[in-house]
Amino acid sequence: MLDLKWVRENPEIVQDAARRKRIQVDVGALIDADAQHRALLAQVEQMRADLKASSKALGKLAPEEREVALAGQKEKKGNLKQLESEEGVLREKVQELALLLPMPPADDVPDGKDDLENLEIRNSGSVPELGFEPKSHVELGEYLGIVDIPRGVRIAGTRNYLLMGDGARLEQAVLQLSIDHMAKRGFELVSVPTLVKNEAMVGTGYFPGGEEQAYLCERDSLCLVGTSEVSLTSIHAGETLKASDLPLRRIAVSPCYRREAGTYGKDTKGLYRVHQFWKVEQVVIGPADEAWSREEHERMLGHATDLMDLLALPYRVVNVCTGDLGQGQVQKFDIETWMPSRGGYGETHSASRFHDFQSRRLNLRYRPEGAGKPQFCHTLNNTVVASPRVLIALLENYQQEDGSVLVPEALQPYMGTSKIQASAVL
RNA sequence: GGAGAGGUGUCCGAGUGGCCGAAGGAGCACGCUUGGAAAGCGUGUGUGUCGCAAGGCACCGAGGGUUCGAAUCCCUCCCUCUCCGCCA
Repeated sequence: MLDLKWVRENPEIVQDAARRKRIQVDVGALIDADAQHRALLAQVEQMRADLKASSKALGKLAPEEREVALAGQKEKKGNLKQLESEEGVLREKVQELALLLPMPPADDVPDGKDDLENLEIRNSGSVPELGFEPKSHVELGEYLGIVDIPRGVRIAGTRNYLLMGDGARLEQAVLQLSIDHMAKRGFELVSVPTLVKNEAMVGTGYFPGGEEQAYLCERDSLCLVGTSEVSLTSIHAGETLKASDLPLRRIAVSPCYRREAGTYGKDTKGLYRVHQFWKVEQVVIGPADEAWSREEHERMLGHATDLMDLLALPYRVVNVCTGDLGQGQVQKFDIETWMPSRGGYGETHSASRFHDFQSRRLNLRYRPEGAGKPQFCHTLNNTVVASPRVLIALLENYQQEDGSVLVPEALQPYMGTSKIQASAVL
């Protein structure tokens, strides 16, 4: 959500933001509807003020005088109701349009059509030379008996899977390592709802627009989240926090559900694009301070790349271009991790900052130090780790010629072993 | 799932048709007082929106309705609490 007052004064900036983000929005239509609405609202309020004043006077009249005045009041009331309903229709229209407005991208976001035009800004170094023909994580997983896609599909349909034994343990290990890693950095672990109300989806900017990507439980008017960002960011919706409470730095580990509608034929093999996965997510709620927000964004990116360094996985960081930016995102850095079977990097993390886009929708504010007016917070989020996507990188980058997979040192305490081998019994 | 009781400002709590945007208290802020502090006293203390301002309008869980007029009456929904049932 954008500040409508600001939009009124800067419609061309918003329209340009939409163009750069490749989002269809008619800012002019909104401005017109808003102007109409406000004119009508002024009229309604004037009428209401009149009616209120005369009603008040009416209470003090003698009974016989009152009878006469009542008729006039009734008529005015009728007129007011008519106007009020027109005003309501317009108000809804304005709100509907306003929910679609894009947040303008930051200055240093590169212009571009889609993810192919994202700019690499950092690279962790060289990609390992295996010296033999690498297997895909699907082949490795099957050989080791730790990934079972066919049976996952039997149970739950396409894009589903089972992790068995060391596969499941490797997942738990990497999740637990991530939690510990973030705890050291002062993040509070939260266990959040993953089945949430519409308000949380709208508040974080996923709705309207993202309904196709979400599993809806319509009977209960609830929705499965695609990320715990939705819940973490919504925790204080409607509240006015104290400045001294900020920033709130939290993580959640949760299952994530995505329909992946419109991706038929894309990444159909393996664990890359699946309907259900686990993610450790970091969310920060902070003060309305652009400079701070930028710094925190970098820090959050650093928490994730530090973890990748700990896992010794090759990755690069890209500055996501305008066309690949979401409606509410001001700036986004993706971490892409090297996946030998793809012969390239695959997105594993996404660090976004939203300015006050989500806060406005969530009505999430804080009272600045001193006696200032409440301000909308700034919100940011980033992946810490997502599984099974990270497993692809782990299995493929740490594979040995014999099909076994080494466990990175950082994970060994959690796995209790330094190597995953085919089990004797299959 | 069944029965009952409730949801008022930062908090507690009063308020059953006009004098209520809302008593009283606590808290908080500022001032006085003090060697300093506590106590005491005084003043102030919601949000949004429109307006240069004066001021207007909206908000007493949410949404509808009755009424000239609703925190107060009616309906629907949500949430909380108590008891019963069921259950990981």
